[in-house]
Amino acid sequence: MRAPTLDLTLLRTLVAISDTGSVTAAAKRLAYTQSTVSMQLQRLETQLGLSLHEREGRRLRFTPEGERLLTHARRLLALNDEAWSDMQARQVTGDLTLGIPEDYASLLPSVFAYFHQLYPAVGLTVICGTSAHLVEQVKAAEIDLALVTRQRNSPGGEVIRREPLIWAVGINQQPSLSDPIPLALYSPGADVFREVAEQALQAAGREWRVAYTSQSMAGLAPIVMAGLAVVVVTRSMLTPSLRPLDESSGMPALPVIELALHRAPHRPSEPARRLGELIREQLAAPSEAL
Amino acid sequence: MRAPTLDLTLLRTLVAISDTGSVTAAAKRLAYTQSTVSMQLQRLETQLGLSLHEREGRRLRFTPEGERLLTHARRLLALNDEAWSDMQARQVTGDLTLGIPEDYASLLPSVFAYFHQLYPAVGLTVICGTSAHLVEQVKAAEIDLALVTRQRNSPGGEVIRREPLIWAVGINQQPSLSDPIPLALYSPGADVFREVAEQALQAAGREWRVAYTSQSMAGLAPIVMAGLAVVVVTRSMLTPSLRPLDESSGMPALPVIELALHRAPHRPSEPARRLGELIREQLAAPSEAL
DNA sequence: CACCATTATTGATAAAACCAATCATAAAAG
DNA sequence: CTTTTATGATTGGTTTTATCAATAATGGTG
Repeated sequence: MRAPTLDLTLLRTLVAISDTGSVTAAAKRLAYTQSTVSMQLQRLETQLGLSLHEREGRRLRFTPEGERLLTHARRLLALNDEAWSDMQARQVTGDLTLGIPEDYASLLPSVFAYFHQLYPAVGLTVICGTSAHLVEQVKAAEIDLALVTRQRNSPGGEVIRREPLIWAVGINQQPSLSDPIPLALYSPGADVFREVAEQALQAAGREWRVAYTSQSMAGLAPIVMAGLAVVVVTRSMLTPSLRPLDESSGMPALPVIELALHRAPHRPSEPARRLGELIREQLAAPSEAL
Repeated sequence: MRAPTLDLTLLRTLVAISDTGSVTAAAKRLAYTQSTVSMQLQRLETQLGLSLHEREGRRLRFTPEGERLLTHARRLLALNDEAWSDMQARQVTGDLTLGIPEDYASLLPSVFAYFHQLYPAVGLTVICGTSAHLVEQVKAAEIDLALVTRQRNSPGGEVIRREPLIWAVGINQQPSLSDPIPLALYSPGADVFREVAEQALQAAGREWRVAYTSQSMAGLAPIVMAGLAVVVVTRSMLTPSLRPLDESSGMPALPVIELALHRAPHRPSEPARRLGELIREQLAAPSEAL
């Protein structure tokens, strides 16, 4: 009358036996007694009405039915674990503030959408600011997380990704590349891009002038598109209207910079932990594409 | 320490509550007491640590979390049921003989393959014969099942599918269609096709001659392909080298025939039951394509 | 307000899952 | 060949748990 239902606990034991190859080892892994695991296996066989295992000597072998059930079991457990962690995720509540440099906002929307899907009960606030300022805020625990750009091997935080910087100009534009080179730069101290650009030019013995400054890429764009200046961007910030300059342009090579995640000291709240993990997972991949 | 595991029994109850809309009705469906179902729901909420339902007045409503869990539950239960019935199917053993008309052998291979995948422990024997002979054998319990062709509304057996008969000739051939019409037919009494064809021609007042006879389509094929005769086939037996004749050819319309499954009397063995079900499921669909 | 239907709660009972200890067996070591 | 040693099965006893029956609570209805 009542629909036949498998016991996922028993299936988990079955998988453990298969993984470890022995009842005793499975018991150890699952924190059961050996006798319990032995009986669980028997229970499973009784419930299904067929034998799942045989012994040849001391070695355990699964019957074809056992092997078959194992594949069902793994599928079911995977689904179970997914369901469970999804339900747990919906219990994560709280508020959370993340700081990012304005120019990286374009990278994050998909991460935010995913985060909200997983943790709908978390109120996420995003603030934009300069990397230097964000680091101060996260150190002062004014915000929970800060994703910042910085020079290689800077201390603190967790490196999420390394990205090469490149020179770029407006598409179809050919600005003057003779000294002094006209640059479109962030405001002084605003971010690492300006620092890096000036150091590279100085090291190459080149002259430059700041044709335009702004707090963000959006502000710099008009000048660059008009062909009046050269700008520094990461590869991921390239748009169809920007043309990268390679070595043949005569511009000095730019170093690789880091994208790093800083966490507020002594306060990894659960939402912050989760978002940090998600950012690492979601943004880490492209680093290998270098 | 131990991995969190959902109880599929509780999930099944949850789904029943959702389906029926009430605890009491769910209890009735599952053959539990009302109090049991009520406590099962509570247990689920306790285990997950969140509330799945609310009441507005007497009406029950699921929380967003409850709805979410419901979709997980349905997926898990579907997988569970599939796994369970797969495991049960492997316990079905025995031997089984099915009789089919030779010309239908081409329809069945995929069914046999599927059957063997589902019931690997069943030894299946297939014999070919004329419909009339097969019906006798199944009545005498010499074989377990017989799939036969017959005229419409014949008694006995279960109708699996109805199919129109059509006249066909070799592709690119144009045999003489004036009286007497040259026919390629099964041997007398072999199957319903000959009966039906002769009745149709007689009713139309036409003359014919039997240009060739054989026990099977395979034997008739050479004559038909050579353009020396017209043959009777079902739509599903048409091959690329056969051209169907429509009404404009002047040939009389042919009736619809039935494909019917006969079971041995008083002996539906488990394997026979299963194969019968499978044949019905697998062969029924095309009947709507008429 | 009384009545009906539905749900939650309580107490008791039967079943089960588990553990600790013991027994059985087979490979390995002496 | 006997003795360990490791592993799995079995047994007895205890605790937990799932279930039911009965009852109380709740909300809607005539």
